[in-house]
Amino acid sequence: MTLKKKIKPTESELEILQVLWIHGPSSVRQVNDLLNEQREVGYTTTLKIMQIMTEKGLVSRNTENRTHIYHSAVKEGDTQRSLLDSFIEKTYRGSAMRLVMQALGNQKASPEELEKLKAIINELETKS
Amino acid sequence: MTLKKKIKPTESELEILQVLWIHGPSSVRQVNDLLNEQREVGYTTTLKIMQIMTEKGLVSRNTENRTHIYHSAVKEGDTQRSLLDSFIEKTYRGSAMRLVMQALGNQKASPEELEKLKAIINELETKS
DNA sequence: CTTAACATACGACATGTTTCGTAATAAATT
DNA sequence: AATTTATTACGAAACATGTCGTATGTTAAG
Repeated sequence: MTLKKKIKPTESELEILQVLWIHGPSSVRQVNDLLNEQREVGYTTTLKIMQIMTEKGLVSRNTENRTHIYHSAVKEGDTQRSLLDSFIEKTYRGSAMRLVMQALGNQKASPEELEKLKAIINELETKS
Repeated sequence: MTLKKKIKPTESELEILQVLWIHGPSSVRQVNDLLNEQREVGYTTTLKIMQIMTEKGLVSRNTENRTHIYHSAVKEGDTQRSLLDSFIEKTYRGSAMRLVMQALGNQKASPEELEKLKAIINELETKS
């Protein structure tokens, strides 16, 4: 049994992880520039958070060169899973189904996505 | 167009709203007792949070009697919707579908739930 | 009536997160 | 070589949230 510690980045930390997941290993400068395409953040703010993330083990960094290169130390899927589980618990009292219904509610989905969905449902049906 | 302000209760506030949604209008004492079935919380802690929630408009209260009776001022569905939207944005970069897939992933669903799901999917298909 | 139990109000502390200024240092530019 | 620019480190402030102690007032019990 895989003992998985709960990965719970804060909101700012998650923003930074998104950048690393999408763009791969990056310097603070690169991360900060990308963040600033969305909202204004000071450079040292981003730096500080990334330093804290290093302590927490959310990222690791290569310090050989003056400009440190950071890369994510947690998988996107695992992080989402972990956040999702506690979100379902808090907000939907543990019912993943209710969340799914509501998420599909006012949602437009592409035919391909719907096909994938149906495939998943078929699997669930045969498995039960 | 319904201008709906974003309902964003904190974690503790959400816990209290859950109690009010399930049990209906309640006193601080009642809420606190129910919370304490799950975890230890001081009475004045609960009181304070409920007072703040009153200021925020998350609950309203009847102060005619000495023991104030609080009732939720926001609907459960609206609150979930609001929290869900920002969760999808932050965690799944806006893709509700990815969230749905993952939520269904390691999930056991009852036949009835699966039927409902298929119905929703059918609707989505015809609607697109 | 006096005391105990219960309720609200409110301030203060603890903790976690985000923000930024400043210092120290290294590299690049002139 | 001197100056400007880039980078890290770090402390301190600003917020938000949650926690609880204490004061004050009200009702209930003795």
